[in-house]
Amino acid sequence: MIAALSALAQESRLAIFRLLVETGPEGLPVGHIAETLALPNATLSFHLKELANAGLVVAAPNGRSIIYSANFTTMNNVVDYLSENCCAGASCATTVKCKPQSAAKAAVNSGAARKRRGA
Amino acid sequence: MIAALSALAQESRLAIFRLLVETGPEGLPVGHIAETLALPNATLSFHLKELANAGLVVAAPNGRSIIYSANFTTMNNVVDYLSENCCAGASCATTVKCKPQSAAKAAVNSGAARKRRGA
DNA sequence: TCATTATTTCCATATTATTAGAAATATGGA
DNA sequence: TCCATATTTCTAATAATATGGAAATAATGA
Repeated sequence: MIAALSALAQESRLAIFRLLVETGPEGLPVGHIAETLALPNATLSFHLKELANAGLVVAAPNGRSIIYSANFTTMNNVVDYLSENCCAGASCATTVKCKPQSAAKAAVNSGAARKRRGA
Repeated sequence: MIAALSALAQESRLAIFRLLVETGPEGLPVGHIAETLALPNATLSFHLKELANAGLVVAAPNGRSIIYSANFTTMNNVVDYLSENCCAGASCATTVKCKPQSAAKAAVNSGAARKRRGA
C-alpha cells in the first residue's frame, strides 16, 4: 500500500499513470510516453520501474517496443483502502467498483469524465 | 494532491492518520499519539507538520495540549481524485461520499468496518 | 515567580529519491 | 552480419526526507 501511494506521490509518475489510464488497456510504448510527457529515456525508465514495482502498471514486450498499461486492479485496491481509512468503513461501503478495462476506457472517452480529471 | 499522497506514503504518517480517523472528530493530543505509536516527540512533530501541510489533519490548541484530528474533507478529495484517475470517471461516479465526522465515527465503531481496516 | 507538563524547533546525521548523459542490451529487418 | 530503433542499466551528482537527542517555547497551576 505504501509502495502504491509512494509511486503516485510524484509529479512525473502521476502524469505517466494518468496517461496510461486515459489510454486504456491497449497501453502505450515507452517512446510514446517519453514524447508525450517530454521525459528523457533514463528518467522515464526509472519511473516506469517504480510504477511497475508498485503493481500499478504492467509491461508487455512487443517487437522492439515495450508496451506499458495501467493495472486497474491495484488501483482499485488503493482506492478501497483509502476509502476505508478515510471514511472509516461503513459510510463508504457502497462505493461502486471500477469496471475492468474495456468499461473503464469507455468511461475515459466520455467528455464529462474527461472534464473532471484536470483536478 | 501530490502533497496529500506524499504525506500518506510513509509508514508512520499513515499510522498517525489512521489512528486519527479511527478516533474521530474529537481528535487526540500529541502526547497520546506519541505513546500509542511509540514515536519520539521530535519525529512525531515532524510528521504531524507534514500531514497538516497536506491538509489531512487539523491542530487545535487546548490548554497545554494540542489536539490533532483528521480532516475528512481533504481525504474525500483524495479518494475522489484517485477514483476518477483510476476508474476514468463514469464507472466510479456513484461513489457515496463520506459522511462528516460524527457519522464517520459511528461507522468506525462498528465491528464490520473495523475488521476490514487491517489491510 | 517557579516548577511541571506538552510540544516544537534546532541541529546533525543517515537514508532514500530524482535526474539525466552515456554506454550497454535487445530486437527486427536489409 | 550489420544497421537502426527502442529501451534499459550504469553512474554520479544533487536534492529531499527521516530520525531523534537536546534545548527552547508555551501554558497551567501553586
